[in-house]
Amino acid sequence: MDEHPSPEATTTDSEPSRYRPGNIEPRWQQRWADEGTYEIDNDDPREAGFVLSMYPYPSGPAHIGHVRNYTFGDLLVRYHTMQGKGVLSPIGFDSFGLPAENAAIKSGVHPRPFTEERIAELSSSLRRIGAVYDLRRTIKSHDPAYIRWNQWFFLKFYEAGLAYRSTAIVNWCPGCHTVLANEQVIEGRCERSDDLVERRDMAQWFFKITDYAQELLDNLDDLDWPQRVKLMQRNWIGRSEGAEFGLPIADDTGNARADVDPLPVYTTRPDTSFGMTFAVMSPEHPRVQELTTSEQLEAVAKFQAEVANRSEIDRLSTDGAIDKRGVFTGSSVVNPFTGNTIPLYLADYVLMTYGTGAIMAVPGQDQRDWDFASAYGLDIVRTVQPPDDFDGEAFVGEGPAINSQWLDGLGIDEAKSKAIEWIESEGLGSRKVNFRLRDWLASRQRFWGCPIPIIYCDDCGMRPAPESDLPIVAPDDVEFRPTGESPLRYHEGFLHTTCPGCGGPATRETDTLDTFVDSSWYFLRFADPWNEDEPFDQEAVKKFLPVDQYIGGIEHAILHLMYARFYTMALSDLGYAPNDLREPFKRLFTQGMVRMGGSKMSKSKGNTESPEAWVDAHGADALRLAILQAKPPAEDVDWEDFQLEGCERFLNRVWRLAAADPTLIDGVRDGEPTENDREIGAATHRLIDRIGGEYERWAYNTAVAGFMEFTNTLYKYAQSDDGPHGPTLASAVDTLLQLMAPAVPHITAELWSLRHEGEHIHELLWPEADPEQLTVSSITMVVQLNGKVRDRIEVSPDISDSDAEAAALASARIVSQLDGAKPKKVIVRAPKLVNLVV
RNA sequence: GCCCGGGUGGCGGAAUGGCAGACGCGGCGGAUUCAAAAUCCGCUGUCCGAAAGGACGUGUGGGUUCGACUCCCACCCCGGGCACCA
Repeated sequence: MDEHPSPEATTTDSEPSRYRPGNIEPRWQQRWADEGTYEIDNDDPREAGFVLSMYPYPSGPAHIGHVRNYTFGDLLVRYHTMQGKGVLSPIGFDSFGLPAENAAIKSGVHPRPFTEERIAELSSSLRRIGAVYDLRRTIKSHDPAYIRWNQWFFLKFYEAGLAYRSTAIVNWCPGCHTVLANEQVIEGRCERSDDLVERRDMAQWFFKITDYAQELLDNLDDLDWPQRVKLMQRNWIGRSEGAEFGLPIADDTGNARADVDPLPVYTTRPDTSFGMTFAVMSPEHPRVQELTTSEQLEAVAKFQAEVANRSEIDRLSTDGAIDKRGVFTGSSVVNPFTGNTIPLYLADYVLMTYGTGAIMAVPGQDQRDWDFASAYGLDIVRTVQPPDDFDGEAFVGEGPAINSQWLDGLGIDEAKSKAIEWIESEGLGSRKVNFRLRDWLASRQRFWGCPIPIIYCDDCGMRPAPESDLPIVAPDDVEFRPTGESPLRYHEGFLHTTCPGCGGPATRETDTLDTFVDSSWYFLRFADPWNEDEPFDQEAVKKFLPVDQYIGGIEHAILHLMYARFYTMALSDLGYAPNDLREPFKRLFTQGMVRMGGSKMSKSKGNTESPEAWVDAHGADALRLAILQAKPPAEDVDWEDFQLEGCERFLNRVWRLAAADPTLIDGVRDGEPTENDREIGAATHRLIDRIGGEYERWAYNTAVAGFMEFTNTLYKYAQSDDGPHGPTLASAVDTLLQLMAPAVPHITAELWSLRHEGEHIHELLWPEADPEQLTVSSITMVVQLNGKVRDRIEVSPDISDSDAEAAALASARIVSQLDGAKPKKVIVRAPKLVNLVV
């Protein structure tokens, strides 16, 4: 089963001074597994840590993107372990999902064995790159033990009103009779059948993430996350403050009708209400029929049908002609501020999912409204005075209110408050906070997912499945239709059940949960994956959570990370997670993607690169090092840019140095260290100081440069005329190996065991830099003339400003360039720089 | 389109308002070798110059500053996300 050579076969190497990763790596991987080096028990006495890389979708052998992700994670696990912590390092598999289902439809093979095979392949890849996990804790989201608690949480959310059923627009393929993922819609057509995709309203399950909008927003401030991710989440939540108020419907004479409810609109700019010259409803608005006049019925129906087939991205785009993107309803409403009658339109860019689904349009202060007004010949009234030099159209900047009666002259903020006070005092509406965030549509019309534990009874209606039924697992004896329809809908054994209320015949929900549900709490289960009585024990969660370092791709910046945060808050409120655990991930690192030829790698593009061939031929350590060296981890990288050969060459250099290759090190010196030896010693301590800092701030590429520079220094030292000082060289090399151990674990473990028999480098503590050794006696001070470097002077690090200035003015090169002139100004930044301005 | 990033030698990158190009790749030269590979040593932004040295140079155009790859404004190009890929 295991193709790796046995340890006995490789320990006796006739040429111990050759670096042979093919022998070394499997042996150490076996040892870490056998000894459980990175297995952490819940009663581990060390300070607990939790380093987690986002669990992968198992797509087969690791691709280079996986390898990059898990290399970063592994480095941190090993680094923090060397700092004396008991670091929880689990792995799992996000094993439900569309690709396995698509493969099943194509091949007829059930997704379960297909997925299990992919998991085995990926697991093997991860082991072979030297990534270490506590494999006893492995979680697979399609595992019935996980499904059970996933469904149990769904029921708890349902009981608490956090899960509910409503309708939503989905992509419907009329040919396949199935719902399509956005990804399956190619230019408006089904990728399977090429039918024109319809957008259809269907019953769906939702999670009430909007209940947590404010906390999701507020907590961001205190998270140690990349600023850009926090910014994207803030914008996604999209909190806005404004007012919601009703526009009375006008009768034929232009007066407000008392017998019909006003049309509520939401605005963030109530201060501009005097400039409202028309109003717009979303084409899906429930009152469209009611508010369309008979003459306009046909045009409105036509428009609604057109919009129904447009994606939201299209609808929100400000590209293209606007004159075809709206239609007049024939009705009018009253602007309550001016008393004027204004026309009521429909427009595609107004969405039913935001605000009230209807807006007041103020072309003077909103460019899209301006464009619309221009296209349809509607009035434009400015209500904010633009500056004199303003030559644009709609003005969104700051300025005094104009054309606004009792608001005239006020600034935006003041005018807003006063307008809202008036709206409230007139009983038209009130101040309102709105969020762009929508509830989470969590049901999928698919087979390969976690079934939603709900039962429908003709008599009792919708009923939660009894807890004793859990887990409800998708059946194995199913037939996949080429159309992509979920087989659950036709599987009699799955579909038919008895009603938990009346005991009569009933049917099961055939929708499954979004795979983001699976990934919204797996990190909690890692703390206590063996628990059969509850999803996890609170004490176990308290020991390890929140995750100290979460690592994953930037593509998850919004959805997964938002859903996982919501789940943690909800579970905390429901009492299943500790009540003070509000945020799951204390620190987040989002790595860039690995691209091939400049574009995102994906199976559909066929441009994935398998790193296995490289590992086979040259070893995992060189690959890991190349990944670390290539780029800052946060940035995207092209596979073509990895410098695998250079890294392999470097590891060979380290090997020759540490294995004391006699062609490199021709004997060492004993006795007292010389000045030069002491400088090597100091450089060693500077390296400790440097690498620790670089690991902490994810500067792995410069850490690798540090290893290389230091190795170059030691090569010169080893080949110097008077030869290296034995103890100094030994200490320098040992330190280098320790610092490199988290990055390239196999070669460093092997070399360390060669140099220190019986010792395991990964069980050593991280070296500490001696502060005394970090002080320097002189530093290079730059002397500039008008900001251009003209000289460099060696000075004491604690030189005073005046001495620095004097030294600069005394420089021969400065004296000749100044040619007797006096500097007008002298900028001194002792001891680094003096700038003379003439 | 909207939200978020990024643009530095032949290439990947370094430099968190203070020496632009660390380190690596590639290239060139030397040592070693019968020869080659491997290895070791050195040089390598562009232009002018024999050299010393000088000028130019971080996507484009402006600005702030004694000083800008770094901060601000506008634009161009590339990448991620946009709620059913994960």
